[in-house]
Amino acid sequence: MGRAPCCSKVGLHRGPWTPREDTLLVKYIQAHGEGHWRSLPKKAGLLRCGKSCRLRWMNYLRPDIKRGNITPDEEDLIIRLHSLLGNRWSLIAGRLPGRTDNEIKNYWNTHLSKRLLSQGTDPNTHKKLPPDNPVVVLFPKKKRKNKSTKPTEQEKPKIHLPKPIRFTSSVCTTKSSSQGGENGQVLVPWSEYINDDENRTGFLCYNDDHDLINNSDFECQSHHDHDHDHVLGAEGDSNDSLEKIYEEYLQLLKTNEDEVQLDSFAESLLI
DNA sequence: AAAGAAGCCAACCGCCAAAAC
DNA sequence: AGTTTTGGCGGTTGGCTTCTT
Repeated sequence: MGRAPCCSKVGLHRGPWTPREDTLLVKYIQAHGEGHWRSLPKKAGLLRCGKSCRLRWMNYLRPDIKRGNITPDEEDLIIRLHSLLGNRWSLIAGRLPGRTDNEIKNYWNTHLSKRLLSQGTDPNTHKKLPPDNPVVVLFPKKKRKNKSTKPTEQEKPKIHLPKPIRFTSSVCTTKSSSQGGENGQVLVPWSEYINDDENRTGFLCYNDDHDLINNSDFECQSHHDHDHDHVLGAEGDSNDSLEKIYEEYLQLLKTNEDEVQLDSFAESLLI
């Protein structure tokens, strides 16, 4: 007997999340906290699988998520951590405050692995590829959608996509404007999603198509979460944390050729 | 300007380990 | 102690966007 599905898939909404669904999920989690994902959708009034709710929250709606381009420092750290940890994205993400495992995995697959290859480094082993016998990694041609199997508009109605966009420093840099950001962005105070007694500040930033742009300005100041300030804090903390790990690693590289030390460093990251 | 290819990334899937019963 | 449930993870898919021809 196989394992029962996490939820009945019948009649459940799939695909991109709508702003309304986001709001329902955020409000529910604010009121009741994370967890109990199986029962959450029903209680929150969502026609979604619990897993889907968890994923949406973890990868997108959590107030501590940092949106924006991966910095060169972060790139470097990802590469170094990957050489130590392999494809353990959640562990790597745990060392990059505000970044999600999904984001790092995507970034690795779309940017970093290809860059390493172009530099003559095997992205799996992080060893130099022999110049006379390079490993030819063929990125399989992406399967294009078979247009004949594409669902019709009737089968799959177009859903508004609350897709975040990468932003530059010129975009949405302020949280002092409660009326709106530049270029028609709308900043929705976090307090509209949650109760005031949560003591959080910041905004969900939607553009004029209601696309969520950035929620990195949230400052989670919930009194329950002081222990997690290093994770939930402002960007300065993130950079400190990044530098700390990076310096620690560099120290080991400089002062110790002994691989055991490096191994134990890697193991310390697993804790 | 249009069509096709390639890139990007949110969301889904299936598996596994730990927790709960 | 064995079974079921749940949460979490990594791999993969596929829809949308951007680039190239």
